[in-house]
Amino acid sequence: MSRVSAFQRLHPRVQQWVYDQGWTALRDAQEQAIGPILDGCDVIVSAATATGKTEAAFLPICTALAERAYPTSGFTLESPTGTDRSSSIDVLCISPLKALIDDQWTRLEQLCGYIDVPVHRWHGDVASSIKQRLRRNPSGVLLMTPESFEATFVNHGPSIRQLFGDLQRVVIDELHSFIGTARGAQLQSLLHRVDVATGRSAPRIGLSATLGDHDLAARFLRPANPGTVRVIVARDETQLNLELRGYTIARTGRTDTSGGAHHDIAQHVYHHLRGGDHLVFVNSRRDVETYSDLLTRRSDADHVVNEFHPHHGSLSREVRHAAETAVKDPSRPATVICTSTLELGVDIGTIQTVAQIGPPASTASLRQRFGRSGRRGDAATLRVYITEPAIEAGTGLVDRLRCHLTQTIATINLVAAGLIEPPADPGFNYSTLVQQTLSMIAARGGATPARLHPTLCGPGPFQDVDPTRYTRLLRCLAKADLIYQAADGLLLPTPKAEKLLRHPSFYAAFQTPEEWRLVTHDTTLGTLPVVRSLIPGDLLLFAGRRWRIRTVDPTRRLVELEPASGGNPPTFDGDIPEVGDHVRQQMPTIYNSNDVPEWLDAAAKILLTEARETWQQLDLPHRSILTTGGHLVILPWVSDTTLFTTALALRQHGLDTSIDGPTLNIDDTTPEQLHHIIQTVLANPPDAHELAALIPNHRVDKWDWVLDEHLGIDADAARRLNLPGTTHVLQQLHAELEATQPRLTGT
DNA sequence: GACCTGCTGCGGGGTG
Repeated sequence: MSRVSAFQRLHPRVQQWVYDQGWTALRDAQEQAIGPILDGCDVIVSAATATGKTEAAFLPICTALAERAYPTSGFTLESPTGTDRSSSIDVLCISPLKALIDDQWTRLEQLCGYIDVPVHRWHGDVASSIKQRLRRNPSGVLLMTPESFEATFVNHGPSIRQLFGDLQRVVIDELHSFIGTARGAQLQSLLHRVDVATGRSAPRIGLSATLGDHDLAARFLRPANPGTVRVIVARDETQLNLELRGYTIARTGRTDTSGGAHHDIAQHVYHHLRGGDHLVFVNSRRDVETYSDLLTRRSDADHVVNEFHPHHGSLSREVRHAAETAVKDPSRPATVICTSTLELGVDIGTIQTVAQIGPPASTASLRQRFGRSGRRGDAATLRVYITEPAIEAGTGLVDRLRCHLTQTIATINLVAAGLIEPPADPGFNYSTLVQQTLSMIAARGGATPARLHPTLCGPGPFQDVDPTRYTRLLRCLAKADLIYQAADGLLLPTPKAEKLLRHPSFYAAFQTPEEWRLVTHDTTLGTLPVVRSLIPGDLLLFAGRRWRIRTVDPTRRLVELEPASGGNPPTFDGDIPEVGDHVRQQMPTIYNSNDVPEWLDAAAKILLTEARETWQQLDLPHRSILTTGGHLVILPWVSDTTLFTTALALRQHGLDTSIDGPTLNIDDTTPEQLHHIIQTVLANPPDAHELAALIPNHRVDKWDWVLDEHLGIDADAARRLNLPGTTHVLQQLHAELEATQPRLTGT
């Protein structure tokens, strides 16, 4: 479609809005999206941050809505009187964050004002009176979180049909944040339940900046018919100024004196970021506190205003808001030290540069992070700080190979080539199926198994759950005293389930650990998960300041703090971040190459040279199995999931296998023994259930406690293993052992 | 050493 005709398909009132913005042309993605969205297709718009994705969806959507109220042609399928409105929500827009909803509400109210369509926001901070009014008189565009969507089903099941009876479009914002997660499975299930309730399915539009796999995204958006989804990919024209700085950590014995490198990095951040507006991403809340403290002390020592503000998920809304306000305020410079809390597109004004301390978690995360700077056509600026230990006699292989540095270069190379790694196939998620079963029973005031299974396990997140497995799951729910069957066959919630359903925490598909509140002078600074290690008198760094613990009140889960002069960063619980296949596969390429990226500083160049020397010394260009003493080290360059699965497959045959960074370590084994066992495994490939049975704890997600051992293994076989990847690794190792076994030597 | 996200409804009474 040509430039002119795409714009001309917009309704005159929508065109007027475009003129009034002073836009001289539509952006690439906006132009491309108009036709398919107007034609009622399912559409995915993949375009970089700040390229007007929201408008790409809503210019055509508003056109479709305006045509009903103010037809420009004499012929319309809708109400001929023009002013009549359906008593239904017209457009449902699901967004992962309350802050994103608030941002979009402001923008969309303005646009939708031109066509007299109301825009409503609905999340936990919106007054219940407003929600009640909307439920009675539904209309226009509704911006909602998945959790509020869920609450509507649980508490107002019968009204779903009317609320969404004449739904025209569904928009999913930040689509990538839902793919492969429990929350995403919940959202898919709820959308399918709307379709079942209304007997029709509105076209769906997904918006994202960082989609790695368009087929996966299309399957998420329209599971029943992914082939029909139109994918619009805007050119990513972001220019990136890049620097990677290397730091060496001195070790004295087994004591890690990384404080030295921390100080050096903080010093560099202080000198280069003071006076501007910047974001510094770190990989843990603990690091946020450590660096905030170092930078505050540095500012105090120089008697200057502290421009550095902490931001992470355990800080109170007030503390976080103060940091966001500071960096948004154009009249004073501010830098925010944050975790992934500021990774998504919440409006925080213009950011000059982005720093990343430590290896980025993934290609998608890195792309999202540096996209926070360089908006409106300016080049983005990214500075990455990487530490590696000094090499001494006892330094291990992973450190000698400078794996943090190499992994970081690999991640940067992939993003620079426009390659974003898709999330691993999530399999199905029984935990969310338990939640959806309880939700549907609550919404309908009881349901039969014959009704539940086709509704919940149709095309979508639970399509692999056959009637046999689902019956087993229902038995588990009954055994856990959550449901019972009435004489007429209807499944009903027990009093125990009623209690869980009434608690607001039911609406989220994910689990949150129990947390204790940290207060000072009646001000809540934030929360800490299970503070068993905190006792009165202890010193603590929190919210960027230093405290002494005054009292700990276990019954109220309250920790009272008073200012102090020293402090230690707190320990948070956390999941292990997973490194993906693409990043790992890229690493040998970097070791084998002689190219030295110009964006490495002198210290990082030395680290890379050291890594390549080790690589060559160990003959790693030609082999991936090393013998050290009686142990074997294997370097397969695959994802953590595949490493985990391979370790299980070898353990199943009695090999003492552990994972260290990107390597597998096998104790007390010779290459001949390994060769023999790999032959055995390849001749009798393990089945996923056998391997999953070796995992000691199957309880990962929120409702896993309901499942019996059988379903727990079933769930882990689907979500935690990569069997094809493991078979490939074992075949490669087998080939290498066949060819090179005679020259396997010690290192 | 190791992220993040979310969250009732309803009716009755009083006030401007």
